[in-house]
Amino acid sequence: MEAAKRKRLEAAGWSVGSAADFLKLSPEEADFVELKLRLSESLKRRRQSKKLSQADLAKKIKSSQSRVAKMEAGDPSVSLDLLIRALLAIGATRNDLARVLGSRQ
Amino acid sequence: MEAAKRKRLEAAGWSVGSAADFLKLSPEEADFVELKLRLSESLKRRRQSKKLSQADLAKKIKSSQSRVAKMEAGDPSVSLDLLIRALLAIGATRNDLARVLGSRQ
DNA sequence: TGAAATTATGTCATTTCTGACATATACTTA
DNA sequence: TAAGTATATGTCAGAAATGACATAATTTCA
Repeated sequence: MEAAKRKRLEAAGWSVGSAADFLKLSPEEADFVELKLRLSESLKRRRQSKKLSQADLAKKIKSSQSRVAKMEAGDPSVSLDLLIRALLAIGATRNDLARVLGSRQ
Repeated sequence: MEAAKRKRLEAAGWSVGSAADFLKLSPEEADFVELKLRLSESLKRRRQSKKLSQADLAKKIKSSQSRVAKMEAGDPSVSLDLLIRALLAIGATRNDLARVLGSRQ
């Protein structure tokens, strides 16, 4: 309930700084959280741009709507494995993933 | 026992083609396996270039020598999460990871 | 408005991953 | 050669992630 909590606070107008500031994360932990956040945001954008509902995507990757919701929310119960499998399933390439992880915008 | 098996066969001189050919993987599955393979190879290179033993790295990431060996062997029991955490722990940046995933080369 | 569709949240049994351990196999190098 | 160091492989109990479900909250749109 770490990154997700932050997101909820932000949504509620709290406007927290970085995840690393908010929680007290080591640089590596912060990078890891940042990574997951980027992937989850990318997943949401890609799904929406394809006009798929969470349920549609869930079916495609043999998961459930609730888990897709958690993926997109950056829920800590979701692994990188699942996020990346989902991204690949909706057409992202390895290069797309590289772009998401890298720091240029 | 997928990618690891292939690696063992290759090491034994079987010289198999791509993982996708060998097993019958969907493109997404093949990408996923490729991803893990790249990360595990990168981990091994980085560890060696730092002159760390597997036991040293294990200690640093609070794991065990046997698990590090499995990470580097591309063992299917190892998650992307663990691979990436390990890479971040020995100093890889998000950009480094992006380079590993991307297709240049 | 309100009903339908979509998304969010909580829970839980099952599956999968994990560190740890034992032990085998490979390297070094004396 | 042997002894020491490093790496590989197999196993397992405990931990973490998973899909599925119920249901709440939100959005969409006629």
